[in-house]
Amino acid sequence: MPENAALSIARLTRVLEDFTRMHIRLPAERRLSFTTLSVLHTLAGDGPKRLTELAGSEQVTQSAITQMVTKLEREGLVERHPDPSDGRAVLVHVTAAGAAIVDGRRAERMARLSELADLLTEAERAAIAAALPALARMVDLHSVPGTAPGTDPGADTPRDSARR
Amino acid sequence: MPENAALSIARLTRVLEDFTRMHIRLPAERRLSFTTLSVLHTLAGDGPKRLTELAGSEQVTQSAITQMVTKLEREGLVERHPDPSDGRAVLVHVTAAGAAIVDGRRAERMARLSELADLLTEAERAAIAAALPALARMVDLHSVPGTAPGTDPGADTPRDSARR
DNA sequence: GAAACTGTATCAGAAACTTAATTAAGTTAC
DNA sequence: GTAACTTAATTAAGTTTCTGATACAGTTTC
Repeated sequence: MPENAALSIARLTRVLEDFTRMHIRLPAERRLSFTTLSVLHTLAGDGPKRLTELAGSEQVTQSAITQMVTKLEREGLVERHPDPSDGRAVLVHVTAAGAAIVDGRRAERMARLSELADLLTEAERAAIAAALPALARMVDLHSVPGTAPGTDPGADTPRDSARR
Repeated sequence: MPENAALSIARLTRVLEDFTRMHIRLPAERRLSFTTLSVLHTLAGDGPKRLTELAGSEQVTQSAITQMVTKLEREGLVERHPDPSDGRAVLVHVTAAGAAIVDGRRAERMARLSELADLLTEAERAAIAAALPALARMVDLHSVPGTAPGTDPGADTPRDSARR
């Protein structure tokens, strides 16, 4: 294969659309809504966050996060702690039980993806392995636009109250 | 890089988790729910489908699909046509307006992914390009498990009434 | 052609979200 | 230092989208 093969954005977009829709349905356990699981994932991965931060990254209203965190707290999956640096704010921490849910779903995905990877050829597995660092970097560039030079600073604004 | 590098499933899973959560929030237009958009995407990509087929692939109840299709029909995004081969069934077709929504969101994703891809090195873009066929094949293997030999036949059952 | 099965629709209620209004803590201006 | 403003979180009320149960028409089986 040519080393500087042009990357077709159209093809990338299509493949990722399909892959995303498959990936998101992989775990069987679905007692929690998509947004709720995403919050747990964020907290487990990035550590404690304020409600406003969560509202921004999940693209729902602050009110929705408050209600969700209240529910998660009742279920013992997160805890509210005061923010020592700001008396108005609250820091949401994931509990061990909450982290266990994230890990459990990850294990399910790993099991299914492992089955699928077994069906690929060795060359295909190698190609995916070689692409992972670049895919991870795209995620980084998206979430921290200031890191890279020449990035559009306005593209990431947590947008105004999406109604659905 | 070694041509037969082992593919780390753990790393693949992590990268895809992060990528999925980024990708799903890319388009700005969010007048429609996630499930609704997924249905439009399926219809635009695979052609007309029965309500039960949609319920299976989207992992919501048939009741939810009926209500969603009724709403989409009122908005002119899909149409119901009788299934000539079965008097009980209904075939849901996407309209031009519905397809335009799918295309519009795809265009948004392409624009943003294109920006991100521009920030990568040529080698990174080449690595992603080289992995796309393999990623697409994983999606195929997932949705049509009978195609490949040795696949667990029970793994894909549209599961029992996911409650959230 | 009666019984069992399948595909869709309808209805009540639950869950998850929105907007708007409220409380409380921090910041700025004078 | 107090008044006016901003920011963080909550609460209340209403909307949308889902589940679960049921009904009913069309199909298959015998």
